[in-house]
Amino acid sequence: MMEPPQAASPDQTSEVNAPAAVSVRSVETLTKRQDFQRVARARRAAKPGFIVQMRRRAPEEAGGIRVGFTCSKKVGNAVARNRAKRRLREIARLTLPERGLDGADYVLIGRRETTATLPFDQLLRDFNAALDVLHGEAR
RNA sequence: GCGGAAGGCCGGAUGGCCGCGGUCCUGGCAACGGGAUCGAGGAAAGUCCGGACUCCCAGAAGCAACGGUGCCGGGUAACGCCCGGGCGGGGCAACCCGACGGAAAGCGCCACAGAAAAGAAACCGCCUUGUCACCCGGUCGGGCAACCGAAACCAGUGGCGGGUAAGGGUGAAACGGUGGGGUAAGAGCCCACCGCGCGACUGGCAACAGAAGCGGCACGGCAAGCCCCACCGGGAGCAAUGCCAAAUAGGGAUCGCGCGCCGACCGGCAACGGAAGGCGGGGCCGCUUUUGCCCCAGCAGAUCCGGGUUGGCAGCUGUAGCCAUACGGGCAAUCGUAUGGUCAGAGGAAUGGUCAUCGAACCGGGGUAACCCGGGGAACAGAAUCCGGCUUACAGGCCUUCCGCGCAU
RNA sequence: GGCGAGUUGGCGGAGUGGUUACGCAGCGGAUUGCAAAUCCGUGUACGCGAGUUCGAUUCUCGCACUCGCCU
Repeated sequence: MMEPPQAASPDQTSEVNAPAAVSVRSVETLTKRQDFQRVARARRAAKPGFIVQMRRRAPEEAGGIRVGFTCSKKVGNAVARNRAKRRLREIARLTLPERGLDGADYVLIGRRETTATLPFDQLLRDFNAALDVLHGEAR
């Protein structure tokens, strides 16, 4: 309930600071178990090739876009897991610097079979669609 | 040509664009850039062995315990690995496979079935050299005969005693096999051949092989049951370990632990006090010996609990190296020498994405065939301290050598 | 990454070189007016593959899976 009213002003301030922020625009990687668990409690959007979770950090936390990747043993052996994570990293690299929200954590979860085999175009389209949904809910 | 055996190698290729990790150089006050170069495997896997390395347990020797290995010789830093040899087994062969010391040191086990499961014994059976009884026969005695009687002999039946292990359903396994002689019946009791055991001597470093001769046969299986013999082995693991910073605490509990004896000398009138040192005692590896250290009254130490941290640096990749080439020793594993090269080092973890061309398997169609057209799109699998092995997974392809069969010459 | 332990019916859980206990659950029956409880009966198992042995759930080796510990 506190989000909507205050969400407008931080957005504006971030656009005021835009020159600096946009030039940074780098995406940090999540590593801590704690971060993953916080994001896991937030919104999610499931697609055939992956699941996306997103969480907006509290204002007192640091800014910037952060993203994490995870593939459990269900995805397959080490080769399959690494391949799935690489493709997830690639779609995040191509998409998030432009579309990611400042101050948000994203987590992409690989899925068995599909993450490694679906056409790359479809993964990109699905990721954009998932971001539409998540951002829409967030505002 | 078909079918096999052994060894080795490869295991998608090239290019464009956009990215990732390390190192080096470089621009910039900084933020942030630019360039060069390197960047997964034969198994990187399982973690099954062996080491390097680090820390812990006082050092050494012996013994015990525990664990491992197990034909012999060699290779190696080492190995449970590799090479060569021996023996046994499989295959026509090339060749392959084998936890392959000891069961006449000991203990234990061998269910069910079976007479019996390990000192051999004797349930059925077979036999009757002993003895007793019976007797329809022969025989003997009597009688003309029917028949009566007898038990010395022959044959038979039964009991007792004895002999025997040829045969016996069983079982995974049954105490040499076959033939002949022999005997009351039988038996290595005797003989021939085969098997088995011991074995002078010969060859070999050895495992082992050959073998004169001897033994009448004694010795079942299981040691991946205990065990014996020989050899080897401390424990833990890079999340080991060391350093720095920050933060919190600056505490609690327990243990060593037995309040030894003598004592030159010093102080004191004395009681007594102090005291170097000596003896003794206690503690520190499971035990013993030996060496060493510590303690015997003061403070420090050790262990555990409680509390705090989840940051950084080192270890971290360059060597028992590895790779390539050449030469030499060796049957070989492998060793030596020379020259050249050096080959991922991350730290939640880098090799990717995409496009184009080419492309193996496989599928469909055509063709006698070589092959052509279309589709299709690459096995198992990803370094985490590092090496040497083993084991397991793996689409498909290539090379070398060899064996058998068929055809031709 | 390293180290260790374990796989026995649907579940829990003993055990041993010779046809695998026991409890709960399930099914059938008895009892009851109906149930519960109780009693009787009953089915179902040694993770997979090799080896040793006459014979393996047990002993040995390999593989698979599950669980735990260490920063």
